[in-house]
Amino acid sequence: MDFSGLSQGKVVQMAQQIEAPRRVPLSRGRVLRAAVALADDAGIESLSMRKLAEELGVVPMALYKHVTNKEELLDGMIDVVVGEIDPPVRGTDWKTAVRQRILSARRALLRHPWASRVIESRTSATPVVLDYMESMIEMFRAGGLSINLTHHVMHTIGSRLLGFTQELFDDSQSVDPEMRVVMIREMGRKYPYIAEIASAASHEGDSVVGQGCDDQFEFEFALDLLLDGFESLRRQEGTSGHHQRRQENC
Amino acid sequence: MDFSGLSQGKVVQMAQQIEAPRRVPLSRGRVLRAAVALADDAGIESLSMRKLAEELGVVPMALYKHVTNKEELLDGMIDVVVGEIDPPVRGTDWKTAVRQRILSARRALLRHPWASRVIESRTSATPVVLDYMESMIEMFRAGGLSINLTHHVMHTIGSRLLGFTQELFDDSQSVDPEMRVVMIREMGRKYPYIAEIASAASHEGDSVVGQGCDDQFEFEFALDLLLDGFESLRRQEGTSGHHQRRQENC
DNA sequence: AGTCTAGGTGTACGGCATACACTTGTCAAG
DNA sequence: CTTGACAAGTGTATGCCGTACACCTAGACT
Repeated sequence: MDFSGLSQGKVVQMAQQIEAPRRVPLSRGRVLRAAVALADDAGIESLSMRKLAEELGVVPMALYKHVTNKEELLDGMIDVVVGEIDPPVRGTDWKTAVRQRILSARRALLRHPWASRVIESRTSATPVVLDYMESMIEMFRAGGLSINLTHHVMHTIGSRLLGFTQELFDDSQSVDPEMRVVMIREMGRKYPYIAEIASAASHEGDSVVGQGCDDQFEFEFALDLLLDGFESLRRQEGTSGHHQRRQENC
Repeated sequence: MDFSGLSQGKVVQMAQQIEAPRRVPLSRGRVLRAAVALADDAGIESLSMRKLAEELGVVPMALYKHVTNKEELLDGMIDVVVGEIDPPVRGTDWKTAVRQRILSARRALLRHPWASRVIESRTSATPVVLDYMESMIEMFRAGGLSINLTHHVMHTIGSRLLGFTQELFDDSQSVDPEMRVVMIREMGRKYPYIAEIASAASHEGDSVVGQGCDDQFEFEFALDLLLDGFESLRRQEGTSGHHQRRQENC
């Protein structure tokens, strides 16, 4: 063979690629996927930058060229998990579509048992999470639910079935209303449905002070929905046979 | 004054009590209360054994004479929070009683925002938490709900409204059924209602392998309850005025 | 050929939980 | 009054952790 046209460096690189291709370069994606795998295997509490680096055959500080710190690593890991949730199915009624999507989300969270806890510990949502919420809202709106009802519904399923933060708009805690309107309009470009709800919530705020929405009301909304459901099941229990598998769509 | 009857040590001690009474002895309760206060003020992520010790004017290792490790400290902190939940109100229908109790629990969790996350990270329940669940189950049973329905209901409110672990009986994961029955009977002495549900769940397990209960079923139970509720609210929306404050008991 | 830059390295620091060996304060029994 | 045992608090040390900072190195572009 004739290597005369290649620099010394190129030769070394080719040899490495053939006999020891271990210098696959790191990338944010590779780091995140490795982190998810490590958390799946060893548990989230034993995921450390050091262990992760070792897993990747690299020195700990190398990771910081791809994620700014561990918090951001966790955010990215959530994005990976949320990315595994199937897109909405088309061509059915909203209820079936929502049901299937939430079951898909559940499957993703079951595959990564650490995920729900990590999601809850995050303080602000990433674009990936916002995309997911946006498309979820879209399903309800397309199903004919009003803005207000959709808002309550998102709180109900959000904090209960997925653990998604209800504090979405609370970062505007000490921001004056004008600033708030601007932020919402800005957001509306990428997330029109979210913005729609946010802006509806910031009007109508008569009793509420400066807050985006009334958490207490949202909580009681979900609570009463459940209690009413329990009550009607209790009434059914007396009449039908007591093996009350539900008669649902599936 | 005549100190002749007192030893030198006693005199010193009295002087300390008068002019510098800072040697109030530690106790498990004092440690736990200080930990709760510190977590409330500084956030759970900045609660460390070192900071806690400093807060109490003591060296870190002193804490280990009162809690065996940090995990147990967190368990104890949960107990403090759960201990703040009001006992059930008597003399109303079950729905009102449950509603008030859950709202009381919510108030406790709002006072200690770190608590829900910590509760979810616990793997097994303390006696205090079991007591709380026991009394909760009692309310439903007294209200006329069947064992099965109560079971589903506890899962629904447990994992959604309080974050209480649904894995209660999963520590019996790799335990043979006989052992399981013994454990349940043992438990039944202190927690008859919990045991009742646990034993009902471990019979009827035809499709389920060795598991105490079918998590997937519990999840879908809650999901469908909510979706049905959403659907009926959507239908109402068309008819009544769109400011749908609910007509609830309160 | 020279410079720029992205990616990887090495060292170091302060904070963490906690093991282990120790002192000290308290009190009951001899 | 002494003793000695036991509970409570101390001091020191180990091995983890996240990450700041200075450095190197190889390829890309001028």
